[in-house]
Amino acid sequence: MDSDILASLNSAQSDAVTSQALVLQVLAPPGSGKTKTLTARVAHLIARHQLKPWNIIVCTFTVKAASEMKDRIQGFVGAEVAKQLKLGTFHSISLRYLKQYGQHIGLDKDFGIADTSDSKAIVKRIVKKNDLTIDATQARNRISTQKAKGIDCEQFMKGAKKGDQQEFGQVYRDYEATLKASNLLDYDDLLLRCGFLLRSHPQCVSNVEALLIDEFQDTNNIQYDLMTLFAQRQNRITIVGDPDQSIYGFRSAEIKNLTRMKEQWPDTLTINLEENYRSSGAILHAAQNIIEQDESRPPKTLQATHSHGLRPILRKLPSATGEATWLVSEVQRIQKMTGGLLQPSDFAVLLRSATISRPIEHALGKAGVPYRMIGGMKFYDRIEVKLIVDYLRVISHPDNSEAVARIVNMPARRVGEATIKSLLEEARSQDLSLWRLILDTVQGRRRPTTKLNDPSMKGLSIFVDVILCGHTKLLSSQTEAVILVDLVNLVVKKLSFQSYLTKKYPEDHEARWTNVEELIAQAIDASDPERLQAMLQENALPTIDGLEQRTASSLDDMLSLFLANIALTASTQEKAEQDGEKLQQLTISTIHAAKGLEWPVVFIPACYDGSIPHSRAEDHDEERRLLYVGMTRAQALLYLSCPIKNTKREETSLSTFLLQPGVSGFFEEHGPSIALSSVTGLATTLRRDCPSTAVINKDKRTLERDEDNYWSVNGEEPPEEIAKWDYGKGGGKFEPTRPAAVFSSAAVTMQQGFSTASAAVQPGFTSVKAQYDELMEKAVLQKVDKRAQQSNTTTVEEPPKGRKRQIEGQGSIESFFGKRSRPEPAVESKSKPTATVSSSRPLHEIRNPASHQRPKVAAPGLSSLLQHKPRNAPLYSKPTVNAHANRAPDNKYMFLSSSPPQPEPDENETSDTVPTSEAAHEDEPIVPKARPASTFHTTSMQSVAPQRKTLGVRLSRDGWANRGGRK
DNA sequence: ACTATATTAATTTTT
DNA sequence: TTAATATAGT
Repeated sequence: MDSDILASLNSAQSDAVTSQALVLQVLAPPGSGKTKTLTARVAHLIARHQLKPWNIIVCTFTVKAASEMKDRIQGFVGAEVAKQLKLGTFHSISLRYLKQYGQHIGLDKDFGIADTSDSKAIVKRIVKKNDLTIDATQARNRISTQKAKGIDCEQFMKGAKKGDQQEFGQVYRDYEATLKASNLLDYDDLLLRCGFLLRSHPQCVSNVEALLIDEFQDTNNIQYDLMTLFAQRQNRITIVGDPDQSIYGFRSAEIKNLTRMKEQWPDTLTINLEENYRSSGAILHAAQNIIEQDESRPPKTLQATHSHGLRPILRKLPSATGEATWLVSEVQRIQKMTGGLLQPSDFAVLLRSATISRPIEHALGKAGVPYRMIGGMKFYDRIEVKLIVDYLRVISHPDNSEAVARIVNMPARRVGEATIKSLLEEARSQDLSLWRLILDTVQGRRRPTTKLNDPSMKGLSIFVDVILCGHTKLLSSQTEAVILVDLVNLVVKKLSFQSYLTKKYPEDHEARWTNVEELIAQAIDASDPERLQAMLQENALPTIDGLEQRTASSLDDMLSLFLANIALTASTQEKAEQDGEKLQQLTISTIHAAKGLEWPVVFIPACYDGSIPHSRAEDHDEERRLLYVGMTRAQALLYLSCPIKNTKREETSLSTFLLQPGVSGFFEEHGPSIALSSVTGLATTLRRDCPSTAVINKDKRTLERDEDNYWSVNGEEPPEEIAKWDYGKGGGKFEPTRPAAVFSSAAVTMQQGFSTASAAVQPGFTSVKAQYDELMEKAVLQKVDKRAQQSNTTTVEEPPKGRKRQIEGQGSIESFFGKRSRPEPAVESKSKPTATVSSSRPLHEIRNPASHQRPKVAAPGLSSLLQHKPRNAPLYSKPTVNAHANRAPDNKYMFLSSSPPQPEPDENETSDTVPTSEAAHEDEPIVPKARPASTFHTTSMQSVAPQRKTLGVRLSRDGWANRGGRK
């Protein structure tokens, strides 16, 4: 067994795996098999050193990484053994210790977890109450920073200077008191209290034989302390990490912890892995060049094991929507050109921030490309879900005043903001929980000082009724299997939740209702006895002689567990990855959430200043590392792109990291021509079989363009757009100008966060192209003519003022139309980049003018015409109009039901969706039909796929959203 | 005086 | 897509 493990490793890796060193650091650049090494070492410790899996702790930073790690370890040691490991995020492992041993440090058995919104609400209220000038979110972050340093509020107050610091200290102290009153721990508390527990009761971890930590560069000081505490018995520690991939500075990660570790244990052995097995040479070199801009960074070697491959692309596009459309067209082009070598699941779009995913989701939806979204809005953060969960939280822990305050007037019960605030303050001053105060008031045991009018009073009693009913149910129920679902159903029924949604969200209530159904489905899953057993077993810690352990078997413990899992976004199932593969979905993810993962083709859009580096980021080195992490996710093809106008239609400036001298030499300006040799190259890099020429050629024929030449390389609007506009003006009426020739107008897309089952719609481009070509040509000629008539001087006008970056208009018409057959990048000769600065280089190169078939026009370049057109000229105003047309119904959801608002008969898009069979009626118990696990997404993803009955649908902008019968 | 509703602005990354 | 603010209504 052990030899099996070692067989697949290189010498450095196997040195690391088998090292006898007690404390071991493995420093490993991206793609060097870091996780593999760590998992192999776990397997080795079990197989060779006979460590018991339950005595091994494995820590990761993200939920995603934890489940990834688990999968990998399973591959080595099997599911049974893997299950026994104590594996999870720092937070979830800490939680386990606190749940089971918390009483030893005086922790109430039933503490809840304050999530971000709780914390924010608390701080906001404190700030408001005391009329402070501090920004609430800033204060919250500051509290978190202090906690991560291990400074509690009293300590802080001691050292605080007058003024701002004193004020903040007050908030900090108040915040802590509020948490305590509501019996809540925030994320930082989980780590802090666990540290406190293990310091005072080292017995808790006396069984621990080995500790392994992934992504160690992301540890903060508290986590470092936890490391030493977890391992205190035997000090057998293995960490893997890479300073270049430190991207959690905002969470107080300390890269210094690497050296601190060496100082604490001078015998620490450090092993460097240097060979990259993931990316092509070209990608690696480009990434390397970026990261080396950081001069404070110690130089490192990173050896490519793959051939040079295709150079990464740095592409300019007119706008975010244009960028999205282009991106999708490249996904489709690459897929076709490689004859099925690549599936949608081989593509990833990595974003600096999840908020900019919208145009991309829109474009993908329009083209019928299935996708899933990781990061960003989580399922449990959706208001309709969160509301129910909050009710559960209150039923479970009525003293959680935060949750009570949030739901007491939800749905609206005429208990307004002012009343809640006043009640909260009164509760606080009486040292009561909000719930206690409200309950006593409603039941006539207490006359609150807060004035309450009749409707408010009535509202309060309705609220009390709901909670009491839930609570009774919780206490009286005997069979644990049904209780969770029953509770959810009870809440939903008591609130008339469905009609509430209908009233409050007339536009998309059905989609929201589906989310509620999904929550119910999750409750069912969580109440499944087998699943519950597995979960308890996984969460259990080994019993230790002479140490009292709390058992987690009672009913409301189950509810607590369910809620805690929600708070930590810990998944109840780990099927997501496989499902993603099976369902063939493209991945959209934040770069942060993509860490540790890889894809054959990676797109990083929005590479402009303000996005990467982010405008709010203080540490630009970290932002650079972020870009580096993103780039190094790619195996075979990497696209960076930048809209030259941001969403507000202001000019953007290419990311500073990409403007550095020499950088441009590593990139192409547009997507690669895919010759047959490239396909074989890709196949080798990906270690896949190369598809046959016949297949490739067949696929190719269904493609409208086999080159990335629709969009100009300097980011201007493509000629079609201009042509269309021109014609639109002539006709007096504006015609929507999406490049219909390129993409079919599939109205069936998916709601954000939902995976779709919609089959890809075959685009019908057949004859449209020819028409377009003609149209474009005419338009351009017309333009040029007009221009020439106007004056001869205009072409040398100064460019418009206020531009951050001037874009040279040297392009000629050929470069738009001509098929520029590009030579394969000569691998060796390119390896030495030219030292040109991209911005100073002619942006429009005509690579092969002779090949184009169209009449040459000896006239000023089209791009210069564009450039110098006055602001109020139609040429400029057109995109604005377009953007408006785009906006309105974009984020509306609609549902296909058995009696849907009927689309035009000629709309064929509905055929792909599953119609809703029936709408659930309110008084019936809501029990979604069972569905196979494979259609079901876990909660670790943001996406949850309720495919069994209904499909959430986000309509494309000019679909039948407007005809759907809303107001 | 308080609550509900419409408009407007702003929007990092994760546990 | 929320959060804060202004306004109308109870």
